Amino acid sequence: MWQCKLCKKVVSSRALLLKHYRVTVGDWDIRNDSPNKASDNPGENNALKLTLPLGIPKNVNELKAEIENQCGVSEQFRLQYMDTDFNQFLNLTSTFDLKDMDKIKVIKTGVPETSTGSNESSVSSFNLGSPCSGHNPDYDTDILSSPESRSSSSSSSANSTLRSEAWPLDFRIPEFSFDVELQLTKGNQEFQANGTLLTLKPKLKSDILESLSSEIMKYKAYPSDSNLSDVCQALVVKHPCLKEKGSETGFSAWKISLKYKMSNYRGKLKNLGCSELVINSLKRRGNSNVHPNQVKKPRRAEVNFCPDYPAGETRESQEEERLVLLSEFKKKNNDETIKAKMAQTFPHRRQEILQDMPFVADFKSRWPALF
DNA sequence: ATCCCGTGCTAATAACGGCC
DNA sequence: GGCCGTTATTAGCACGGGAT
Repeated sequence: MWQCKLCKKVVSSRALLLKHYRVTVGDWDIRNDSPNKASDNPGENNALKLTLPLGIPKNVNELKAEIENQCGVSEQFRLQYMDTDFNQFLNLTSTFDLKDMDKIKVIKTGVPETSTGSNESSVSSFNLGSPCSGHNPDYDTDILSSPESRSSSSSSSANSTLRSEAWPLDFRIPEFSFDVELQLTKGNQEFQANGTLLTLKPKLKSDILESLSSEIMKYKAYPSDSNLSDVCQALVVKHPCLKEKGSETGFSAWKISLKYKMSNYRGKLKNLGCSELVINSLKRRGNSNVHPNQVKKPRRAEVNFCPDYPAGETRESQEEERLVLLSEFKKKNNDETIKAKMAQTFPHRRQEILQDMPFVADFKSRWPALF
């Protein structure tokens, strides 16, 4: 028997010894702190060692929670990590970028927890993708903040297209409905007992595909081939009775079915008015020369590519907000209001960029606060 | 620079099963 | 039997990358 020196867990073999990760958390950035909070701030060059007994968290939120717990950070903050390619701190959008002994920079944003502001405005500058989209640090926070930390408006059902997570390292198979779980439990027991694979009834398969597609949609509308492999592999690992005979991977047919399902699911959501998908509709484009393969998809690591307008908001109402924002922008010492307005109009900006494809000069004149 | 092939997308539609 | 929803298939299109 072996005992872990850090967490004291006892495991049966040396190979099972838990791997612990240590990350240096330091270089507190006080840029966005108000002067009266400076005393709370450890200041620059203050570094702590962060031990992660369960390994690198799956997402940035879990990592932030660890930092809050272990380092006692009470305010909102975003994270940067030391990138070895560029040898400088870059914004941390996924814990996939982290490895053991890495160095993380905590940048306090000083934005209240209830504000939608920084989240969405930061995404807007991240998503613009034009050479003129200067990275404005004042609006920059973690784009992967948890849904719970969003305001009531952004967590409403109508705003459910706002994504909060990057594609996970280990895809979590969702809990299926009771009857599906019942059949799978029985199937798995049967498989454990005598290796019998489950005979899939169409309804069962349909239910499974429906749940999986819904879960995938939380991360991506257009999962890649490897994404689909991740999902199917996770499925047959969790429910071995669903493996396929004669398939090298054990999930080839699942992958094809899931691909069809995602295509049909996109069509379904498009009919329901999901902006991210409507934008790729041929019908929407009318007689334009744009073809279906020219699909607007999020680039790598982008989230909230094309959010719907929040409940109760329309293009017109957000356009009015933009005009208010323009006048607020002319006032001095008005950062907080501008931040809030920028956050509120984030869906409008994204829709404008994606649907209208404005010239950069026009866009800059319409949204000067972004630059 | 051009050609060819694989890939991935939408839209339309066939095939199938469940329900009334 | 007809309707409806879901899954699977096909057509058509252009892009990207490798070969020439």
